[in-house]
Amino acid sequence: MLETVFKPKKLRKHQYLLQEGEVCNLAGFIVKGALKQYIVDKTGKENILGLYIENWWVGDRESFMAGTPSPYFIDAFEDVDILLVSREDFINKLSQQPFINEMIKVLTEKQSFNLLKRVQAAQILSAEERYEDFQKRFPEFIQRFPQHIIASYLGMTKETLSRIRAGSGKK
Amino acid sequence: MLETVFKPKKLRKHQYLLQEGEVCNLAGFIVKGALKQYIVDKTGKENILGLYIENWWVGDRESFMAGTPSPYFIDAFEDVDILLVSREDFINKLSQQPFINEMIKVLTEKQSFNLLKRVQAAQILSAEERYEDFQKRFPEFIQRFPQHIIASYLGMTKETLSRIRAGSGKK
DNA sequence: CGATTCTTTGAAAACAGTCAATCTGTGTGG
DNA sequence: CCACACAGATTGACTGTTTTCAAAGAATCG
Repeated sequence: MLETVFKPKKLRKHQYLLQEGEVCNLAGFIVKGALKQYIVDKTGKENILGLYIENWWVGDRESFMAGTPSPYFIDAFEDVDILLVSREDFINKLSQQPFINEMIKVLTEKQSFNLLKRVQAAQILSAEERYEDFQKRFPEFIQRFPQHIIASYLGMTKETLSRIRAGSGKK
Repeated sequence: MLETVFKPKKLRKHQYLLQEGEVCNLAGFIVKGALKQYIVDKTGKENILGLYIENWWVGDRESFMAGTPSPYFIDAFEDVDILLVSREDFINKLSQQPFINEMIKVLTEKQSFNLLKRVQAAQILSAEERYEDFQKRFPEFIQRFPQHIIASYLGMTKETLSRIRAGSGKK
């Protein structure tokens, strides 16, 4: 039954899973690879809101659930193997499976806790402290994503992050 | 059955629902009143992470679910009528009720969307824009909470918010 | 290679924070 | 009813972190 719900798909680097203005009709479980979620502001700058790797769900949950147009872009940052699920199958089939439902709940909560920690970090930590905290909590992301992407995710410019890294070596 | 699960309680202004270091063993549905959630940083300053009013759940969900000590304080900002649920009842009874479970899911998602919007706001909006956005999305909060609380929630100082309000009148 | 993409560095400017003083309103107790 | 305390809001001068703009230096990929 699960094999009829999950449609395997490959995305090549730079391919979009979702574009601004579209409704997110498909959500996915990442088997391999990495994606980034971002919003483009009036000046055309990408602002990274989410970074996703193996064993995470990806998609705009609000758009997926409500069927409303999404303000976000989501694209493959590396080649990606992903298992896609349609809204109908998600609601009618997956949510019915106790085991899967529980797993979704746990992952959703985890994501929610991370969001609260980001709000907190944005509020009480300096740029340098945010980077140190990120390093501790997500060391694998440091290897995997270039600095300017991480800088944007942390709410600072790439120049600031570069200077932080240059400084933290000395002293 | 629900009446055995929900324990009505009154909190007076300034009374704590949760203090830093405690495990959040009770979550609550707010019938009347308002609460604030905050973290105290090394300098002793309160940083507001959440504001809650009628028809919201309140509690540290991570601590409540995992049984780990919470870093947050939650206290009554006005006198509060609240329906409290223990972790055991929440898991064993409430989560079993399809209707309640669905409602919890919807509220949890709503909260999660709001968190993402806050991360986004912190990243791409100026202090002034954040306040304008907040005004639009939560007009009732403006009436209800004093400025310095809202300023902290928005990640700025009370002085900055005061100056924003002074400036937005002219022009 | 040649061309993106990513990172670093410098100097100037802007935004928001800090510190400190004053002003306002509200309620409480004498 | 007044006086006082207390919480909240405002204002000014100064400081500092972070951004912006610009240029140039690495690194990576086809």
